[in-house]
Amino acid sequence: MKKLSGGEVRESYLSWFEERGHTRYASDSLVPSNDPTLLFTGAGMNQFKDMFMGKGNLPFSRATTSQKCLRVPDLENVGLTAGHHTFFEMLGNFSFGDYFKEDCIPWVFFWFTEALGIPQERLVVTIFTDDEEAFGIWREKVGLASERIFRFGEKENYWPSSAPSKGPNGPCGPCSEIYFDWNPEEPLPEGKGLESLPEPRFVEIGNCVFTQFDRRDGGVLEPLPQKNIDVGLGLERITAVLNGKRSNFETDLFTSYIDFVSTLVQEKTGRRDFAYGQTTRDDIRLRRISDHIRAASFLIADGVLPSNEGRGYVLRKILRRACRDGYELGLTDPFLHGLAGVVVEVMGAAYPELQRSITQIKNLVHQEERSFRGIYSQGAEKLRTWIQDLDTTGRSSWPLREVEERGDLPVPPGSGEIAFELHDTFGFPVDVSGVMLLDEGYALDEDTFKKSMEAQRKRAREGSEIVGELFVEGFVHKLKEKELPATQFTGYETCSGQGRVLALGDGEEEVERISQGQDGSGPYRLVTDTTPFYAEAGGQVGDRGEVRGPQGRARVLECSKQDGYYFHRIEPIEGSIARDDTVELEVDVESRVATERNHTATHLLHQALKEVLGPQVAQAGSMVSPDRLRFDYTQGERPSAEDLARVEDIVNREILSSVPINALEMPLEEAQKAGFTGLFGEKYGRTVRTLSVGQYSRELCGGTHVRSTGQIGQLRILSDASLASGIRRIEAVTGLAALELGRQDRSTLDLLARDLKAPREELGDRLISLKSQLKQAQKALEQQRMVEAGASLEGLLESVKERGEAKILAASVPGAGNKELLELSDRLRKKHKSFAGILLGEGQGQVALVAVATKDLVGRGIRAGDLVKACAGILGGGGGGRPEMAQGKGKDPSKIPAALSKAWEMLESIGTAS
RNA sequence: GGGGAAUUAGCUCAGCCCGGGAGAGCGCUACAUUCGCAUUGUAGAGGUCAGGGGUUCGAAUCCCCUAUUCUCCA
Repeated sequence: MKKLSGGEVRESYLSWFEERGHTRYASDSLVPSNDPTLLFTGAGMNQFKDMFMGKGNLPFSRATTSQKCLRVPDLENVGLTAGHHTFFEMLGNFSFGDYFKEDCIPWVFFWFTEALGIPQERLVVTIFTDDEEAFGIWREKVGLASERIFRFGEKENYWPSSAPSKGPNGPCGPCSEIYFDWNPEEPLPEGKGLESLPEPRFVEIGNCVFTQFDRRDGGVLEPLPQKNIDVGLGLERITAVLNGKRSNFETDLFTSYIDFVSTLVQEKTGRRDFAYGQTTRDDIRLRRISDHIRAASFLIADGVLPSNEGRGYVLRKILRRACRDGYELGLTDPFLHGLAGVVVEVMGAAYPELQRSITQIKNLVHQEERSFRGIYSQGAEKLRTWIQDLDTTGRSSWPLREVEERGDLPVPPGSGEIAFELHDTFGFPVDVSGVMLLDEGYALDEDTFKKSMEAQRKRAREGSEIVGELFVEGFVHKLKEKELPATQFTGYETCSGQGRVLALGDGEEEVERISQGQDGSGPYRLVTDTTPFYAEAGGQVGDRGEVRGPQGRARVLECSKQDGYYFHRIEPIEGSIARDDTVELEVDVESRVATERNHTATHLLHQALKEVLGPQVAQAGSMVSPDRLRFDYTQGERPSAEDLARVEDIVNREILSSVPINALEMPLEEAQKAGFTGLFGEKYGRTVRTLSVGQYSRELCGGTHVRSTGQIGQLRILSDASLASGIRRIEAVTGLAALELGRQDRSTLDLLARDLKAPREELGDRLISLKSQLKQAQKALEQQRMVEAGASLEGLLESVKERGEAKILAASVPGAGNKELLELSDRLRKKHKSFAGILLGEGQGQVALVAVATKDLVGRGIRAGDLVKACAGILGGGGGGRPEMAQGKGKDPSKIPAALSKAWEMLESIGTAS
């Protein structure tokens, strides 16, 4: 057996099949380019789907690839086993109606034995039960002993698994797998009664799929006219075999990452002897980090950005798990971006896209890691105190168990709720909560957690339901039943025109006529055969305007479309409009043009943002109305004020150079080739509408636009805000709205300048100096009050009466407010060991009350709160507080003498009480 | 689109449940210790408790609105 590195195995394979007439083809992106049904590319054959179906147009019938693959369902197992990965490489050779089993089997097998030098005695193969053809080839052409050929059922040896009995319909076929035997000295197992080969002795290193049938209903297998070969081999496993390692993670494909992290742990934690292979727990972490950093780097290289949904969410989750593992190893500073550099070193030669986006990878990883560390330590702290409280309250206390015994760990009440709260509020991953609980010997209440999640989903669903839309659905259905033609849109060329009324709606019902002043549940809707009204789409709001018929007219408030029908929401203003009327439709030109300004400006803004912030900026949504435009884009960090100013400048420069705008319809493929950007493949049909602003911006767009950028006038950015992590929103205005904004700013400034009596340029300085003057004045006032309070203190001391040890006082302090009284009471209390008293401060038609009592006197029945309540009652107010200290307020200063005598009465009761 | 959370000194945060004199640590300034520095000690400066409204005699604290930031669900 040769000793080969992972890279050498990959190269050996690809050139082996190149020599056998295969075209070496680049790996497909991890993000399937033409298949929106898939989250990620998970197998080598995905990019050749069309070829297998006979619909492809690649100029070859044999291909070999090393395909990047990502499998999310395996995420939980990564690190716990020798062979689970999220990201892995799949070597593959494919035949599209070219060669079949008789060539495929020996080529693959002899690659193992000849190119890699794996002895035949270390290999066994499996075939589908009755695939005698395959058996014959293994026996005769390869010369494998029949006890090395195992026959398994459709679950193990059919693709898709169990296809004949369970489906799905479509191309399928038997497969034949090749296994490596780690214990060749032991006797081979008996084939009879065996359902699969025992692990871990046997490891699957190759799977040849023979796509030869088309499954029909009822499990009927029709032979395909074109038979295909789809072979997949896991590079990591084969490398493990050649490296002589039982775990994929111990091969040269992974050691660089493990070494990098181990060294870092040694440096950062001072654990000089730290290394892989010491403790299971740390090994799992090292393996997980190694796997995840590969997945994350490749995902970013393929254009995935961390976000809160879909692919971006998977990326985020993977990065966060890796980050946490590092944290637990003692790496408290971000380190993953450094590790991402290692990925590029190790894999960059085979996958040049890594080298191209190395900066982007490092930046995003770094950013994501930093933001997560903040969240993580916060969440961990919260959970930690929660767990500690569990034990100390004594209400629930469980014995600590070993992590290995997952069996029946105690489930603390409320663990599901706290995990959900942490997850929902701080984005603290629930699996991390689970692991932290596990570390302390508890289990997470997963049912409650899931219930909380479900409740959250329900809330979101209910909240997002739009009220009026149900009607349109039913209405559309009726129009379709009548087979009415779809509305023809003329609004690209014109803003007015004639149309025939096809249908009218009044709330729930379809009606013959809509009249001014009629009672109806509304909203009224009108559908015509032709219309210049733009219907809301692509973020651009629908047009407003007017519709005039022979018997009346109506205002058009908004226009939307569904299944090709344009629905004008109308409000009759005169007479009535009936079905089959021929009507004049007139769009409100002013608001249409204002909208167009904003729409074209949005395209400019998009491009300018890319220019200033980087190519990673992608549109995440937009809203274009006559008043303003909103543009959501992907970007992690807040753009600086300078960046935004530059964006504004760039857009305005394009506006000033008055570039013409061209809208063209062309086939989708042509648009792609010409470099137009947009959401290909989803909403768009075969022909697409392209929009180019000079040479500057090229996008797919169905909206309406000005004819030249000069018509926009100017663009002013109003705000830039964060919508969600990784997504920001810019709001801006153009044209007359921008002018109006400038005017408002000016009038505000004028007002300030007039009022502060300072020229505009000095307003800032003026404000600062005024603020500091104000502060000084306030401080002086306070000091003055304290001085006055000090002066009155002496007078107060003279009024203090004695009742044994206790000193008591009830007095009024003219002009004193709450604060001064507090200060005075405090001093009085400090001066006398045992003191109770109340002070009334008169000022501004109000009376402030503060009472204090030292602890010993509280014990003797004097409560500050009672004093205040009694006096404030007399004074027409209220108050309260603690026994030692209380305050309140009264409204009638003339009652002060009465309040004081009541207070004395209460205070003097001390003497009688003792 | 629908929820949740956070916003308190230059920084990191406590205080909020249960309303009653705005706190801690770090940093800053001064002084002392020292030949000097590190250090240590002492003292001090620094806050419209995000903003607005409400409840209350009294709000950082309870309620409502707004803004900003984070986060989950769709």
